[in-house]
Parts: sequence; C-alpha cells; structure tokens
Amino acid sequence: MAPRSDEQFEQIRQQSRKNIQETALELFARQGYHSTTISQIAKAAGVSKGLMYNYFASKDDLLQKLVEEEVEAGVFALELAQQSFLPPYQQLELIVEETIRAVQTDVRHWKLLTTLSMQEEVMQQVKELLPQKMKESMALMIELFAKMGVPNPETEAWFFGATLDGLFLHYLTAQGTDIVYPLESMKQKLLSRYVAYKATNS
Amino acid sequence: MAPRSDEQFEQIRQQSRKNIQETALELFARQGYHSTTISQIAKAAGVSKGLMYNYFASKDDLLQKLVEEEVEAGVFALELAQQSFLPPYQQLELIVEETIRAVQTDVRHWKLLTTLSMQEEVMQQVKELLPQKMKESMALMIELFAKMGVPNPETEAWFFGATLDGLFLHYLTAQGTDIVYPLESMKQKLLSRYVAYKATNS
Amino acid sequence: MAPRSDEQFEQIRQQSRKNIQETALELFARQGYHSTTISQIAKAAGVSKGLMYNYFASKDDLLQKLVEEEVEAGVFALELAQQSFLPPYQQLELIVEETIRAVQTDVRHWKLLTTLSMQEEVMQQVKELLPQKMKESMALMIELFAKMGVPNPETEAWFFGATLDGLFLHYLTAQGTDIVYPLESMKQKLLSRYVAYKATNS
Amino acid sequence: MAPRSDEQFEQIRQQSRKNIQETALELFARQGYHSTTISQIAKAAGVSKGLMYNYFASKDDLLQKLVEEEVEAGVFALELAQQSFLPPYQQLELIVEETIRAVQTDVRHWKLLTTLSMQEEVMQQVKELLPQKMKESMALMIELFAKMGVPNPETEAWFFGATLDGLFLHYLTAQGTDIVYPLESMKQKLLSRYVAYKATNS
DNA sequence: TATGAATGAGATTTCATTCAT
DNA sequence: CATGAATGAAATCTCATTCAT
Repeated sequence: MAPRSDEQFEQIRQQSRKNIQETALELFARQGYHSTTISQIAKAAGVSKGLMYNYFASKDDLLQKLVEEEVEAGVFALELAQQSFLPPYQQLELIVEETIRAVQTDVRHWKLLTTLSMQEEVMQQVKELLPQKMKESMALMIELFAKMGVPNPETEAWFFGATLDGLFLHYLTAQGTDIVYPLESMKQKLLSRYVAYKATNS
Repeated sequence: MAPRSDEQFEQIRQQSRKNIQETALELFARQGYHSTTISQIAKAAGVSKGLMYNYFASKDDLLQKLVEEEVEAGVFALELAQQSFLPPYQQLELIVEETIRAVQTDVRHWKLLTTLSMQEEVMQQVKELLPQKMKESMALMIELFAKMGVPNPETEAWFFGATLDGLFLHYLTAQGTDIVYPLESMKQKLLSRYVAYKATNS
Repeated sequence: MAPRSDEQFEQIRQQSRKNIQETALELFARQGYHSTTISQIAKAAGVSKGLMYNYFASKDDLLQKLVEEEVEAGVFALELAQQSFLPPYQQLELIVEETIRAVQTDVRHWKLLTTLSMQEEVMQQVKELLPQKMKESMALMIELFAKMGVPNPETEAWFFGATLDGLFLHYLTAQGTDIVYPLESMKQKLLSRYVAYKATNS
Repeated sequence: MAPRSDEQFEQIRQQSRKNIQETALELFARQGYHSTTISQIAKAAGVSKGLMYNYFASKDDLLQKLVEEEVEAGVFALELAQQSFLPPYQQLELIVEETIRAVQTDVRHWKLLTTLSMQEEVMQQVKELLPQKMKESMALMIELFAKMGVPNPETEAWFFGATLDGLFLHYLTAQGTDIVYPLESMKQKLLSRYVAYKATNS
C-alpha cells in the first residue's frame, strides 16, 4: 500500500538498466549494431520495447553508454599493473597477461569495440573517447618502458602497443574459423623482447 | 566475332560498374555499410537507383563484390614481393614498404575491410573469405622467414603479421585525430628485428 | 457530521486537484494539448503520474474539466456588468474594460480557449459548450443594446462581439512578436461608437 | 522503354505532391494536426505511407509547407483590391467581399490557420510568418484608409482588421452548430461605417 | 492515498527494391 | 539500357494508462 521507497525504486532502475545494457551488448557484439533491433533486445531482456526508452533516450544513446563503459574497462589492465607496484618488467608481464585474459574472456565485446573504433558513423562522443584513451594508455606505457631502461621508450611503447593489438586483431579474426591462433607463443615472443630488462634487482 | 558495338557496350558496362563500386566503397568506408543508402550511392555515382540493380543483384551483393576485390588487393604486396625474386630480407622490406604505402594511400578502403572483418553481421561469404586470405598470407610469410633462416618461422610469421596489422590498426584509429602516428619509425623498428638475417647470401 | 480528518482530506484533495489543473492549463496553453504529456504535467505539478488518475479519469477528462471552468470564467464580465445595475452605457464600458483586463491578465488561458474552439478534434462536450456560452453572451448583449436604445440591437450585439473578439484575436496573435498592439485606442474607438447613447437617462 | 522525360517526371511529382498536400490540408483542418496520422493521409490520398517522405521530410515539414502556402493566400484579397485601381471605398468593398467569399468557400482551411496561429507548439517558421503577414496587411490597409481620407488611418486600419477577423472568428465558431451567423448584415454594418467616404469622385 | 516502473498499441520514419515508361 | 516515383515491410520511438507495492 505504501509506495516503494526511493531506494527500492533506485534498485529496480539499476537492475532494469543493467539487464537492458547487458542484453544489448551481447546482441550488438553478436549481430552488429544495425542488425540488432530494439524488439530483439527487448525480447531477449524480457521487457517491453517501450521500457528501453525509460533508460536510454534512443538506440544510439544505448550504444553510446555501452561503449563508454567498455572503453573505461579497456585501460583496466594498465591501471591494475601500475597500482601493483611490481618491478617494471613484471608489470609488463601483468599487462600482457591481464589483457589476453580479458580479450579471451569477452571476445564479442572486443570485437564490438574494435569495429566501432573503425566506424566513422559512430557518434561523435565515442569518436572522441577512443583516441583519448589511446593517449592515456600510451602515456602509461611510455613511463613503464622508461623505468625499465629501454632506449627510446616512446617508440617502444607504440611498437609494443601495436603488436599487442595486432595479436588481438588476428585472434579475434581467427575466432569462429578453423584457425587456431597461437596466442600463448605470441605472448612469450612479445615478452622475450624485453626479457633483458628483467633482472633489475640482481 | 561479336560485332564491335557489343564490345563497346561491354566496355561501358565495365566502366559504369566500376564507377558504382568505387563510389560505394568510398561511402561504405566513410559512413559504414548500413548507414549508406542505395540512393546516396546512386546520386554520388551519378546514376539512377534502378541502374544499380543492373549490375548488382542487391545492396548485399554490391558489398560482396566489393570486398572480394579488396581482399584480392590485400595480398598484392606479398605476391609482388614473391615474384620479385629478391633476396628474402629485401622481400620483407618490400612487403613492409608496399603495405604501408597501400594503407597510407587508401585509408578508407582499409578501414572498411578491417571493420567488415569484425562484423559477424556481414554476409557469410565475406566471413569465409578473410580467414582464407589470412591463411594464404601466412603460408607465404612462413616460407619467407624459413628462407631467411629465422628460427621458428611459423611463430615468427604470426608475430610479424600481428605487428604489421597492429601498426595499421593504430594508424587507422589515429586518422582524423590529433595523434601523429610514427609510421616510419615503426617500420624501421619492425625491420630491425630481422636485420641480422640480411647478409645471408653474401 | 463527518470527522474533521475527512474535511482535511477533502481540502487537500481540492488543493491537489487545483494544482494539477492550473499546471495543466499553463502547459496546454504554452505547448498545445497534444504536445503536453501527462509526465510533464505531473512533474511540473510535483505529483506522481499515478496520482493524476485519482483526480481525472484521463487526459481528455482533464482537458474537459479545465475548459468547463475556463468557459464559465469567460462570461464573468458580462454577468458582473449585469449585476452592477449601472446605466446601460456604463455597463458596456465595464464589459469592455473587464474583458480587456481579463485577457491581458491571462493571455495563455485565452489562447487555449480560442485554439480549442477551433479544433474539431477536441471532445464533443467541449464543442457543445462554446456555442452555448456564445448564445448566452449574445442574449445578454442584445438586451443591453436594446436598453440603450440602439437600433437593431441584435445585429449590433453581433457586431460589437465580433469587434471585441477580433481585438483579442489580434492582441493574442501579436503577443510574443515585436508588434505593439494598440489595445487602449481600440477600446476607445469601440466605445466611441456608442457614446451617443450615453446620456439616455439624464 | 525509353525513360520518362524530365518534364514527365516533374509533372508526376507536382501531381503527387499536390495530391498529398491537399489531402493533408483537408484532414488537418477537419481533425487537427495531431489527430491526423500519416496513415490516414496516405490512405485518403490513395498512396503509400512511404511516398509522403519523397515529398516532405516529415509530418512537421508537411504542415509547414501547407501553412506557408495558406498564409500566402491570406493576403490575396488585399493585393487583388490594390491592383484593381478602383476608388478606395470600392477597394474596401472588394476586400470585404473577397475575404468573406474566401472564408465561406474554405471554412476548414481558415479554421486550421486560426488554430495554428494560436498554437505556440507550431514550428518556428510559421510563428514568424504570421506576424509578418499581419504587418504587410496592415500597411496596405493603412494606405487605403489614408487615401479615403479617414482620420487616424492607422487606428482605423487596426479597428477594421479586428472587426473583420472577429466576424470570421465568430462565423467559424458558429459553423457546425445551430447558430446561423448573420454574415451579410455584418458586412453591411462594417462597410456602412465608411460609406461617408464613398463619394470621392462626385 | 501515492508512487513511478512497466506496458503495448500505435505513431512516425526509413529504405531496399520494383516497375511502368 | 536507364529512370526515379512508388511501394511496403520493418524499424524506431511515444506516451496514456496500469498496477504492484
């Protein structure tokens, strides 16, 4: 009889919103943004079409919010390493391992992000977000290579980043085909390049 | 055998077709496949909507044909190098230089290809094409590294390919932003890894 | 008879109801009936959407109730004049002045009424209300002009009414533009037509 | 076999466009803008829903174009009189008669215009158009009264305009009810006010 | 009595494709 | 071979109303 409390309402909203977002991400990643309809999302999420518009202003807005959250998650590995206070080489190892783990865990999400980063049709805000995150990541990597004592840390950071992302590009492309991508030996090869800088505390 | 007018017709057909394809590629790359309408392509190409259906059975078919041609162009650098009969290291140099040149020349085309390779919503045939070309390229690269005498040529080929494609991914992402991507020094760095194998036949 | 709390409840109800009505009138007048949503009214009135349905059966019903009250207010000037027991010409003056005052005071309300009177899409009941009130007003005006001794009081009443309403139509149309409508001199001109009938009872 | 000529296409377009516009005007005027759906217009016009969007960018745009044309028609009587080179009083007569004729002929169109002029929800352009036309009309009327030798031609023009429009407001409101509006005697009364200025050439 | 999340019917809009000329 | 008006299926979006709490 008494109306639900503000906290109850807030909780319901959070849950519904999350439900819609996660369903949408799943479908966008599997079928692509344009090929996924609001009806499909609603049906998959078990809610009415209209409800989506209680939480997101439009289909575009939904994608927007989704990508923003995903992009934030994208630099997680780097921040994790930085805050681990491990020696630089071990941080590098951690970054590589964590990133591989993330990509393996969520192939679809990363495909979505990669696709969107290429598409100029995606909304302005997203287009601004990605290069910005790219810069932030690069800054962290440059700092790390500098600490390790690698010559030309900036060039090295770009190179390392390119190889890492190239690995994922290939890995993602190989998914769903009969190609078995040698992710593990690639990881070893990538790290082996910097193994000389490992023995910092000997 | 056929009367000359037939040949002329054929030539006109080819030109018209090519015109439509190139216009479509430009627009698909700039706006994405779904956000580009048949009307836009027709207007930009200076032909009628109806005419498009003389050359392509559908919008999907147009994309299909487009991607097929683009993918063929994608291994051009590798074949060029192979047929140059240069020493292996010089072939590698040629591959890197030619590929960079190609990507720089036609940013949009490569964005399109990369995007499409990620999208599961794109038609089945396209999806099959890319991994196949990936395999072909890998085979050529493995052979090249083997000739150069690099240990574990297979792993090396994957690694090399990942770095090269990662470079392009970053380069493409950086386009249209204020990031100036150090393509040239990346190229040097990539090749420097194999410089030890340069003087194999002296 | 009823316990005091019932009276209090009733008072609260009346206040809440009036609050909703006035907010709705404001919004309907500013944005039009169809462009105003129940949500907007609820938010602006500071109540929940659900509560609105405690007081009004539907959005249409809300408009209905609103218009009824407004229409009642519309003949107020005439009744006021009639009950003043002033000489006829002074009654005419009073009617003009009071009506002008009312329109100036509440531009939005009058815009709404005028708009609604034109729209056949508005519910049947409202459509019946306005001509009825029009007739009532005309009856009062005819009586007044007859008392003043104006020839053809019926035609004169229609003419007077047309001019008065025409003034308001123009005045309302001019609101929000850079046109400064000469309401005062129009008033003088309108009354000057009947000034000859002023000194009838001296 | 040969495609239609440009002229043929243009003619088809004109016809289709006109068909849609007139059907829409009829329905908007009868039911109001918001209560009329694109489906209704399409069905009544005997075309598909989609076709409307070949000619009008949106439902709003359709209304926009419609109102623009109607507003243009609104000053037709004034211009007609001005270009008749009749003596001023006869021009006034002509204006009154032509305007009455126009309103009688097309009750619905004028109801629509009057309604829209009141609604702030109608698009910006229309809102700007009406006061502008109002000014133009007033300028013409002031000139006319000045030529007639009426004192204070400006005030007189406003007054005349108000009465004329008031007549129509009442006439339109009376339509569809059992009130028989005395349009003819109103006309006489309106003109009689200026009959003293008739004998300009005696 | 009061709340606002949720519904769903129905509105607007898009656009690949067809087809008469 | 060439045209673009017309179609219609399917998409996105709106919002009055309901209802569990």
